Amino acid sequence: MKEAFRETFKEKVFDIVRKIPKGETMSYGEVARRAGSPRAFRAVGTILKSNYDPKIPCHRVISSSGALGQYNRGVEEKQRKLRAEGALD
DNA sequence: CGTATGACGTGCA
DNA sequence: GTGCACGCCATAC
Repeated sequence: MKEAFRETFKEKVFDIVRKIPKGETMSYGEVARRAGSPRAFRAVGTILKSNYDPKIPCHRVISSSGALGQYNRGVEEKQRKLRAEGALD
């Protein structure tokens, strides 16, 4: 309760991304918005790239334009996983 | 504390 | 429809 709410943007982003339902994709702007700063989509990318936790399906985070964006493991791997989940169909 | 960087977003030509 | 430039926030050094 106390330590909560003090979660840095980073912690929130990880939590949000981790909550992304399988087969669904969320844009950086949406994640940043839920994190508390709808203009921090930049920081979201900076944070996600700093995160290498496999528990965080950061590959489900794409650009609002519909582009997959980048990925610390490779865009190809990202697209591959999304397609496997049916997010790309 | 200040500077530099980055997995973006939007607008305009 | 495509390409370029600017702006934005947070993190790391």
